[in-house]
Amino acid sequence: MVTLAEVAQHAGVSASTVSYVLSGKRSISATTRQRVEQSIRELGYHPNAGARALAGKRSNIIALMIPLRTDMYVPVMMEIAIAVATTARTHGYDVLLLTGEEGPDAVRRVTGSGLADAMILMDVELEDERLPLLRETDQPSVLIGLPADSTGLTCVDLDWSATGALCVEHLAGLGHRDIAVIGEAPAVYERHTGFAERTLDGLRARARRAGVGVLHRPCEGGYDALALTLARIFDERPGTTGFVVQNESAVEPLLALLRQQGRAVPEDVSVVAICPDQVAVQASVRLTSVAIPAQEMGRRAVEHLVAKLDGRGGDEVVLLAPELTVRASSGPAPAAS
Amino acid sequence: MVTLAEVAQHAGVSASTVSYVLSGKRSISATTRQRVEQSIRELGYHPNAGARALAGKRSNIIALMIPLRTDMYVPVMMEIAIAVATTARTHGYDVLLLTGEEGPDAVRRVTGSGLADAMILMDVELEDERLPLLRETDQPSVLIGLPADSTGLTCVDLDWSATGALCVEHLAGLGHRDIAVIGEAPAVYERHTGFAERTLDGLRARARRAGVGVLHRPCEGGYDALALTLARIFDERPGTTGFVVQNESAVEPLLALLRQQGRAVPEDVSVVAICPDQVAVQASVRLTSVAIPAQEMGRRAVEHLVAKLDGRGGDEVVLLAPELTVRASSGPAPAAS
DNA sequence: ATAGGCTGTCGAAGCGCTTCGACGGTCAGG
DNA sequence: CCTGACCGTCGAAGCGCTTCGACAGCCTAT
Repeated sequence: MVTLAEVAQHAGVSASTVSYVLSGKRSISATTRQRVEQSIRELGYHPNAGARALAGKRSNIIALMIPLRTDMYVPVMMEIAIAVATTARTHGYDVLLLTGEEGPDAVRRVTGSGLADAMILMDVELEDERLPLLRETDQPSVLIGLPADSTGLTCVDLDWSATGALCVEHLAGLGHRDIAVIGEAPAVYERHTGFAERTLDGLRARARRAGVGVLHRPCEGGYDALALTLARIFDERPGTTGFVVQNESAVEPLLALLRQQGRAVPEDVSVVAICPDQVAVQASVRLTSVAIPAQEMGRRAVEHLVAKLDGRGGDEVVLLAPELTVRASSGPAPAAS
Repeated sequence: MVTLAEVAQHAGVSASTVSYVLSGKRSISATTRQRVEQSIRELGYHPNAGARALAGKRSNIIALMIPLRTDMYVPVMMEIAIAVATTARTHGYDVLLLTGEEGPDAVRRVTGSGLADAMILMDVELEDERLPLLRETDQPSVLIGLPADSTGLTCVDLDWSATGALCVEHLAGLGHRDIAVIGEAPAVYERHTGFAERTLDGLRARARRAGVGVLHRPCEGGYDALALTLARIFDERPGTTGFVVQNESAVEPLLALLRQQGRAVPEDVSVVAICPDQVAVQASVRLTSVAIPAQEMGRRAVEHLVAKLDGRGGDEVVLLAPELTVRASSGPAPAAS
């Protein structure tokens, strides 16, 4: 293990000089700098993270808390996580992965131990139990998601309410009067997960204004669960011609079942999905969808966090505007039969 | 920020005593221990991670390197990652998330800086460029995946070769003579990813012994790509009655297309998938499948790593035996037409 | 009664780095 | 030619922890 002192000796300067070359916090003559840099390269020096954290009071680590719930659409989480890690690196930070296992204690542990300089929380519930802890610590943090009360917090999220509204708007604009919403698994709503409830709110509010009916049904993924749900929906509202799906593992089953029942998409029934573009494009019918900008969310979260760490920027709620892409799964409502 | 010294003062003992209470490396009288523990609780003390790493020469962090390739089936990666993080916590370790972005340099950086005590590498290629670095460092590591040459390395992986063999065996046992393999995206093979090539090897070897024909076709996910691939397969081998699918995003399209072509599963065509059980169960036909034990892999990797960190156990290759579950997608080959 | 061995505790020395104040040296302005 | 300002570099002091050796007190075996 090569140390600063060894580099200093090799370059014939003092340790502090090497440190200043590394940090750039004092001016160093070009010749000295080059000599030091040369030594660093020759010796293959890497500053010791622990020592650096101890002396500098910064670990250059960002904690990322991902719950381990299996009822969420995992690829989106993963995409966010990767974006966070990648973006963090470009700012000189590493990412520590925290699962939900530990719960709120993880927040205490991380802030208390100086393990990380800041945190990013995912899968935020409306009344998240981690929030009080976050507010009372002075460690910067960013939520990916929007809790009920966001005062004193920085949040980055897709504007789910607008997303819901957008879906209804699209369908209503095409003349659909009865819309069914296939939602996430019931557990997601029971937890009061922000995005799920907000989507629903946005959806309902817009539907009321447009005078269209909305029937919401949570649904586990998979064919069997969806078959049941779908049957109930048509039972209760036989005139349903529009679907909004916010559950990736229900998308394909829905299309298959509709097909099987002889309901053509988009001639008889229109479907709008809320999912990553990749899913929308790869489905058996190219889906009209509102994209979930996972990468963007991860990137923005890190950038806000870094800004806070640098003393720039304060609390703020950033809601990304949803974008609906029209593809082959939605069209004019059929003439009333 | 509460320090060790403050706890010591509050408890009326020396700093070293507190340290020994925490580490248990020397015996401490019950009364002193309790007094110290009480103080720790009252003050809400958390040891400073940086100081600990510096003095103790261990960061209690495990680095997890996940590539950011998008052509892989992400949920499996995620499941492994979560399992790694969770298991690591039970052993007192945190997990640092490294993406592929940095490439092999990340290995150097992490080992050089003492940021982590050990690493776990995922998505290992047969001739992985990170391996030489791993071998020359004395930092413990575990691969999730199996490279071409595993000498001096510890690897945990599903026995992909046996997995391939098992699939063929099952189909051959049912009388299928012509088997098509729908594989991962071409890029996966071009990279010489271990699991993909090994599966193929196992599959082909077993097929040769059983005297059945195998046609392998890499395939991007999604309907369009699969439609093309499938057409070519039946074109080339009209007698194909068995499919092995190792590409989650091809599973549903395959079932849909077969249905559409009037080929019944499992009456006319049998399908065996290599995928997580959840995918197999949620598909439109309950799939006969070989499970990918993602959690198990993550858990085992961490446990081996911890053993190495504790000075127990050395290099070893752990191959998990594949298990095939028969469900509704495979059956006897149709009588030759 | 005494030597020897435990047990439980303490003080001090560092781990490798950052950062502050100090200090020669150079250069411009008076 | 001298003063002051500034630039580039150095030494030393810590950051909070672990760990080693020391040692006081006690118990047991002689």
